[in-house]
Amino acid sequence: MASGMLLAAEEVFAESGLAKAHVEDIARRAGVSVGTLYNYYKDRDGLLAAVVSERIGELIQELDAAVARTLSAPIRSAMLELGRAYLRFVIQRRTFMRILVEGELLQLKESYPTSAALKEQCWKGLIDLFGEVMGRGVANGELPGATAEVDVWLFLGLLRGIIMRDLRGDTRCQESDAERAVKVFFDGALA
Amino acid sequence: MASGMLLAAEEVFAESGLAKAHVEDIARRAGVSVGTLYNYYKDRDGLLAAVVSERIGELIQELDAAVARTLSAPIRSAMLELGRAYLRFVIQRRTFMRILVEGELLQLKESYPTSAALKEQCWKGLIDLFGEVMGRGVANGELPGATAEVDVWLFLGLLRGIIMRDLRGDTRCQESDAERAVKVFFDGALA
Amino acid sequence: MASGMLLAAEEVFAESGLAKAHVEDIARRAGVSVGTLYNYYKDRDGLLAAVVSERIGELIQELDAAVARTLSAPIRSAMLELGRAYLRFVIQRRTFMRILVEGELLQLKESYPTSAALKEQCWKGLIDLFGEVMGRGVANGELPGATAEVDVWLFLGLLRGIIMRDLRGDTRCQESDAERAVKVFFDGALA
Amino acid sequence: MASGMLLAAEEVFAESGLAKAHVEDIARRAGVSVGTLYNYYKDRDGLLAAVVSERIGELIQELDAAVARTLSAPIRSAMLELGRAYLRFVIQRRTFMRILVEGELLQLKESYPTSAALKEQCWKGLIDLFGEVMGRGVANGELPGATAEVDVWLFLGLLRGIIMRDLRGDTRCQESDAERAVKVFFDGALA
DNA sequence: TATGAATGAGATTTCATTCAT
DNA sequence: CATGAATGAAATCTCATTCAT
Repeated sequence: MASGMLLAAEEVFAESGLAKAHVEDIARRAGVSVGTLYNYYKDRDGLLAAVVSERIGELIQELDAAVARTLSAPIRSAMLELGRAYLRFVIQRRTFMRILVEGELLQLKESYPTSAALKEQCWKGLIDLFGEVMGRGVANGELPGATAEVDVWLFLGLLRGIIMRDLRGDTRCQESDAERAVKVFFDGALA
Repeated sequence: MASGMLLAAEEVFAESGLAKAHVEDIARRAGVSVGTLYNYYKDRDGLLAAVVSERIGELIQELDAAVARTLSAPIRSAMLELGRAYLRFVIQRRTFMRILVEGELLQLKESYPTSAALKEQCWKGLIDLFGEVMGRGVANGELPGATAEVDVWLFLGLLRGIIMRDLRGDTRCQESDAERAVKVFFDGALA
Repeated sequence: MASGMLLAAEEVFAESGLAKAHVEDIARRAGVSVGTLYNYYKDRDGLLAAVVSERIGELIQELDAAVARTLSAPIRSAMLELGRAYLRFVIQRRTFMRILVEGELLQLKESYPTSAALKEQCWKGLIDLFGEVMGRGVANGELPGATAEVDVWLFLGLLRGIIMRDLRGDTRCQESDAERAVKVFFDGALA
Repeated sequence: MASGMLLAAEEVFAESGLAKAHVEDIARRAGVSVGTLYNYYKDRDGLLAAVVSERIGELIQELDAAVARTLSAPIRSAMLELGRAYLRFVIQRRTFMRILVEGELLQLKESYPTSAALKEQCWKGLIDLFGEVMGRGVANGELPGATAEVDVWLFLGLLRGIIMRDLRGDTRCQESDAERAVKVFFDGALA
């Protein structure tokens, strides 16, 4: 049924790339006909949007929970918790991450307006969410204010390094890899 | 002539996205006919490969020069020099960076085998080059050996954070931004 | 039941046009499932044929009755009666008339062979029926023989003018409009 | 080239019916590939619109010329001239007339908005044009004012009768058939 | 008997590539 | 060499029809 189609779509979009994923391949993978696919989703974009929306919802939920758990914790623990939640999601949803990362800069707007908007939202959401948490650290004096804006990108960059190491096939990441990222961010690589 | 076509191709590939860039648009931008384009390049992939090859060559050259300049320098200066060279290239070739980043994980192999291979090579080349330099630091005792492999990805991740901040439109990066990345990497964000 | 489906079909065929009327729309309008529709009618054509057949039957019945009523009347009264009966039907079955008029020349034969044949029959039937009645007038010397064949088309054309005025939305026709058509046909517009 | 495609399109649209005419058939008839068709016309509707627009232009031109020639003529000659011009066009463009007549009431708006609008315009144009000419007759006292509005439809109906006789395959119409229509309209069929 | 999800043939449209001029 | 009209394979999407429940 519907979830089988979503799963198939996620896999085919991830494996073939957003632009080269064919509706017919998705149908075949899901074990249904194209017609059935179109009974559930308006069009190709609707299918991609459903995949992205579903998974982004999961990610946001995980991150929000992490934020909620650490509202009164020191900034370092909060960021570690955030990083762990992020990596946990990556490990669980490696296939989806390929979709998310691929289109990071991809000009999808014309072809797949709905799903492009969703992804746009997602990346912006990540920056905002990490920004807010780290902003609390700045307010507390736990983090330097002068470099606050770029530091958000740097911390996300560290996590991104771990994620790319995973997705490029070299080494699978683990939740505990977040610890190294946090350690480097706060203490530097030498400590 | 040929270089005008390459420039046009670079722009169109970057603006429209790899999958949506049409040969005719490239021809129009270059001020030639599609036929002429095909006289110089075997096919669409050959054109993309030429673009990528050209720019990757420049990048490698810059990075190699940076490596050569810092062969006997302390690891921190060497990595700063490498980071500055990388960001210098990004600033100069922002358009190309969009191409490089977009397809990072994109499964292009079937559609554009040649250029995909080139890009594969490029990212692998970056990791290897940074890995070698940082490996010297490990050998010297300037960098910890236990985390050496992941630290390469982390340092590239920091630079990547700065690059994404640029490409996503928020803030243009500067060569000096490499300093913050290096500082965070060695001393942590608080220092 | 069956008649509800026919009514729904008539409306949808008329509103959406023969080619754009979807079986599912008809089912929805009838308040049944497509499956049920197919239990009663062989296929889409069978449904259209049933509609056309039903209504054509009514029309022929009305016209035959008018002919029967005026077998011994003067030709002018007979034609008036025929015209009134025709317009009466149009007024009552405006929806169906759209179907009939639309496909007047439409090459339906391949897609909807049965219903196309029925409609073919209907138009031919009209011409024949009017032709017979007017033929009696010719035989009586009440109508000129020299132009008899074209005059049938002309008289039907006059009625058709009134019908088109109705269907194109300008002015609803009335049964009494047949009088003007008959008057023009026999006396001319100036009299 | 372009005109061959238009001709092919006109024929296929007329023969197969607006809804059943396939782009591929048009291409085959024109002796080109579908791609070529799409190089010249935006889409299926654009092709139909081009056909309709071209021919409607011719018809309007002919009728306008007839109007211009008879501005100061008695109304009867003016209407005869108009009728002759109309039938002349029908004889010359029988294929196109099938297209025009077919969609007279067909709900094309959703599928082929452009060409449907053009045809709408055409039929309205005919009514308006005949209405204006006959309005002059009313103003002159040459035609009765009381029935003026319906009389336009009746006169067009007479011509339409002749046209239908032609298109339905019974008898080819001739320009001189307009004389009988005018005679019936002014003097009645008996005179 | 009624249902409506599943089907898949078939239609429209796109665009990389070719080749006669 | 440059041109760009022509090509047609391939992709998306529609909808009449079937059939297991």
